Amino acid sequence: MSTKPQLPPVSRQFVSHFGEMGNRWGINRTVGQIYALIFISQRPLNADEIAESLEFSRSNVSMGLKELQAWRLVRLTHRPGDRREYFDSPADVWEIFRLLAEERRRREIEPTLSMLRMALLETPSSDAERHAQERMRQMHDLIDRLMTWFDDVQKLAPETALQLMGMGSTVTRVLQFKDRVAGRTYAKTKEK
Amino acid sequence: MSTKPQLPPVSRQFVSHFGEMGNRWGINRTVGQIYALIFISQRPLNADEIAESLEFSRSNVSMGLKELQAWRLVRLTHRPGDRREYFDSPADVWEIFRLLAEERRRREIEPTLSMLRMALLETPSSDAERHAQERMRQMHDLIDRLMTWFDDVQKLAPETALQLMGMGSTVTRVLQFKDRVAGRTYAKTKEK
DNA sequence: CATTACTTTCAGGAATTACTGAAAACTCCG
DNA sequence: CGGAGTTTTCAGTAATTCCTGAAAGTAATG
Repeated sequence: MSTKPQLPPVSRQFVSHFGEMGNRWGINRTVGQIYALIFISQRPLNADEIAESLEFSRSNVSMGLKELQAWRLVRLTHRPGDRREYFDSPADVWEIFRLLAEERRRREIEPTLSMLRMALLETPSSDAERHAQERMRQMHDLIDRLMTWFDDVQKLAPETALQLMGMGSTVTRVLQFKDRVAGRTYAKTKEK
Repeated sequence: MSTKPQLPPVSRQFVSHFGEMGNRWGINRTVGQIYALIFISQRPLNADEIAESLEFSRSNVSMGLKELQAWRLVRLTHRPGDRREYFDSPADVWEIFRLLAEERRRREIEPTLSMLRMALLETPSSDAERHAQERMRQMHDLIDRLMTWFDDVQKLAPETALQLMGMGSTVTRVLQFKDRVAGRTYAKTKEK
């Protein structure tokens, strides 16, 4: 039956792992697999190639690609003299991470923040409500801060950002020192 | 029929928003709502109170709480002279964020990293496979870096961490300057 | 403008996941 | 031990999501 030149086992495993992961991230399994396949491919792939490799129906692949395009994780290209659409993934992994974060932010974080802001405008009519609002405010502020910070990092050149990450431990040490002299210790940070 | 002192509208909206979000994050809708309810509550709640507020079956609440405990997002407490179990959420939002990140890491990131490490040990038997491995290596390295960095930040006292976030823009500016003198510009970072 | 080569849409069946009520399992007391 | 008060389990059903094949859509080509 199947004398096709199927994926090598290592790639196969990678692809199916991402299927699983997609599942846990609210992205569906087949979309995850399609992306993984495109990600590791040396050259752009067309829908038929994907359908054949993964043994999905052609229409399923079409829907998956549509979704990946909506996430901007996949780019559409053409080859001269070929009518079919080919898809590939940005080459730079940091860029991919950035795209993913940005999209998630747009779809999930922003709506959450604006819901929280709305809620904070209401006048509380009981003690319980007042407390609920205070909790929402705390959550709002944390998310807002994380986002502002992430915005800043996002604007950096990829290698600069990674460098900032690399500084993590250095900056951390400086701030820990400040904590220490301020007499404000926390957790076991200093001990081990 | 329902003359219950239901949730105030603001809380109701918060809860149902988190139901939606839970959905997109692979956590199920009811679990999200249960957590949201506990999060904004002034005092620990027991399972019956939750079931009544959200109009879920008692057993559904029980399963939801079990899951939240597995995520360590919810703590079990008791009140003197009351056999029932009460649940509440850590008060510090940064701590909650940390817990969430840690758990997600344990469940998703670590397995992914070890899958990638396995894959990288295989000897490639074709050019395509060699390329696939190279991509996996890039992904592995990015994730690994992000995690090392996050480890560092995680060890900080909450307010120190937030301070580090606050520094974002400062550190960023320094590094941008370095980029600039190195003649290595990127995106529109400097212009606007 | 008909044909060919492709892509997308969509109704409905298949698979999966969520939820419930009933029953079992604890656990604390007397 | 017996039973009241509570939580958990689980088999079955309800709801949702996924996937497919068939049909319709689109666009380049002769």
